[in-house]
Amino acid sequence: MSRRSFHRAPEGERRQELIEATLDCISEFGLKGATVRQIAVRAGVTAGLVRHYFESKDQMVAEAYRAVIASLTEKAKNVAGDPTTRLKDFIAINLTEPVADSRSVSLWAAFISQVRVDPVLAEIHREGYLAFRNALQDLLSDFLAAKGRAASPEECRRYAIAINGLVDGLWVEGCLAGDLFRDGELVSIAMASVEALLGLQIEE
Amino acid sequence: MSRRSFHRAPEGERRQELIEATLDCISEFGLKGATVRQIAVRAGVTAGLVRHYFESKDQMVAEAYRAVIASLTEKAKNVAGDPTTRLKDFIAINLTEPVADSRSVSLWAAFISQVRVDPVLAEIHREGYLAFRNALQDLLSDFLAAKGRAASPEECRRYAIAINGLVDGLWVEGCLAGDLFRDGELVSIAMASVEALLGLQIEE
DNA sequence: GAAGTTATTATACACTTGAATAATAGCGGC
DNA sequence: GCCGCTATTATTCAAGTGTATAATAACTTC
Repeated sequence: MSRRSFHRAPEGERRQELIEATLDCISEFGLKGATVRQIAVRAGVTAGLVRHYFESKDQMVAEAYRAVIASLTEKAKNVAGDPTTRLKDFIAINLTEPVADSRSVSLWAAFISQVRVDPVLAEIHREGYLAFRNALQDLLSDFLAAKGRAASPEECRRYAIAINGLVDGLWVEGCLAGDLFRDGELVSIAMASVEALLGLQIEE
Repeated sequence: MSRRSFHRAPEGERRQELIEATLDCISEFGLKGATVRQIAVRAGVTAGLVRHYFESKDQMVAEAYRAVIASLTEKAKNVAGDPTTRLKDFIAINLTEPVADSRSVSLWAAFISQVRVDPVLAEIHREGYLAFRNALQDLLSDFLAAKGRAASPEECRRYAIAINGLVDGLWVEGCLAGDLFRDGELVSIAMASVEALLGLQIEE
């Protein structure tokens, strides 16, 4: 009986593959379907390898969550250009693929549902949420200033909470039932809504 | 060795208890922590009984999801009074306890994360979502008419999507990190936002 | 090309899972 | 008070779980 042949993955690469495989499994089979064995199959390795890279399955899952948060916030934080463009892009990016797709929301929900159970995930979540909202708050602050309507931090905070809620809510709706909306409809609704909320035009 | 004593529950009651126990377990331990045995302990019965009331654990979980959706939409749909009061209450109810609490959002997220996996849950979700949004759309339609600003169904639809997103998003934020907000802050932000979105006053 | 290192596989283990089965305790009708 | 029905318990089962351990194949270094 001969062993399976294999190749040694370059530094750090296998770790990344395992995390990616974990996310694939969670989104396809749910948290409880993401077993060590299933994840290993997806990553093209055997189950034992997981424990060579991670102290436990739980730790691997926690790192996978970090990766999700990072991918959700990264694109949104990397907007560039003048304040108006940045705000516009922020909204559009969050409501179109690849940020807005059913895989993302499945992952997000799977982890959210564990926030109450697992303090480690709760901490990761909290950090991610605040980072996201603060990024939005800065964006709004710049935008309002550029439009000549300087707003107090308190005002910006309230706007950020509202717009964050709006964008998150539409994101979930779109991800879960994209077929209920026409192409670009969510973005268009979001733009119009933000304009109404701020009382300022975003699009010219 | 003697058997445990027990009492036969009245018609239908045990079923309800099992569903409630299922939800308790899901919110406390997550979907994968909600095992048949754990649920039975919570309900104060033995594990075997589950299969006497439900064809499978999956079926029980699906019925539990129906119960969640029902409890989330029921309160929101039962608003009464003039259109303005109803809209105001709809917003307030969804952003204060008992609708807005961490247990609710944990349950919601646990099921949402399975929507992609389980077609049965997907169908239940879709029905619930549409019912909720349609209720809101009717509310808005009445409200706009009462304010003398009759709107086309298309307009109402866009408003309903936006406000539904806003309320859902704030609901999630509030449930997950209620301590980040002052008392009543979310409701106040939501009211102000809806007023801005519609360009009409809700509160006098 | 031989030796040493370690990433990877293979196998085993103790435990949990959902489900099936058989025994029995509570309860209504007579 | 006994009988029959069935809700409930107790026990068992096969499959699946995360983890531990030992063997080994691939790569590095010299």
